[in-house]
Amino acid sequence: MLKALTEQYGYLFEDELLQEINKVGIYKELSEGTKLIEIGDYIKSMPLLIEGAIKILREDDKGDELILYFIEQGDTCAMTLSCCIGNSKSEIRAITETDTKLIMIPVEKMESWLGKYKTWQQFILQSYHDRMTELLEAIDTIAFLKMDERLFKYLKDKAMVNHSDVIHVTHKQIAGDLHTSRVVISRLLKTLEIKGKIELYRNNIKIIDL
DNA sequence: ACATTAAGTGATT
DNA sequence: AATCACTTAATGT
Repeated sequence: MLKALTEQYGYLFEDELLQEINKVGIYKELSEGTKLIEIGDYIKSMPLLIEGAIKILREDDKGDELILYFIEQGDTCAMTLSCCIGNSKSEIRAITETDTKLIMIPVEKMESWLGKYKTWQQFILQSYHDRMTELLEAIDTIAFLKMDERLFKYLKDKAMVNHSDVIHVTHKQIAGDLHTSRVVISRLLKTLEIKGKIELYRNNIKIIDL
């Protein structure tokens, strides 16, 4: 674990901090589709991503989901931070998008490190900032972009976090993530295909033009 | 061969 | 952009 840790965070944190993380952190490997955080959960540890990606979802009162953003390697979950500090329930759901390797840090530690390590503090503030920016982007996307643009952005994001041009999802799943109906997705995908931006297969979509 | 699930399409609101 | 109704195609048993 120390090796993976150094590779991913070595340039950010001093050795002493890396040692501490190595000592108290719990290394985990999660397979795709694992629920990390559920809405209403109290969070007692925060994840440091080593490899893979996590998608962050919001849910409405009817149980319909909506994607907020993805978290990739080198990131942490800002929502976790605000939950920990306020000792409140999670407002979001986190599900692994791909097979993921991460380290869980107990909340107490992460709080005490804030004062102890400058680099840690910077890291936390930076990821808070990054997440805030992404949230604003997400809001723009939902509020101002049309469905076809949202879909295209979704495909790009998805391709990015998977490091692959081929995404395997059904139209139905996309519809769920984007909070629309399957028929709409099918139609929009069709037009994207005609424009030569993607290729459609069953359970697979290939991105041609990013 | 049959049932199930994914995807495509026209029409309507 | 959403919903309905229906068709077609791919996959599993």
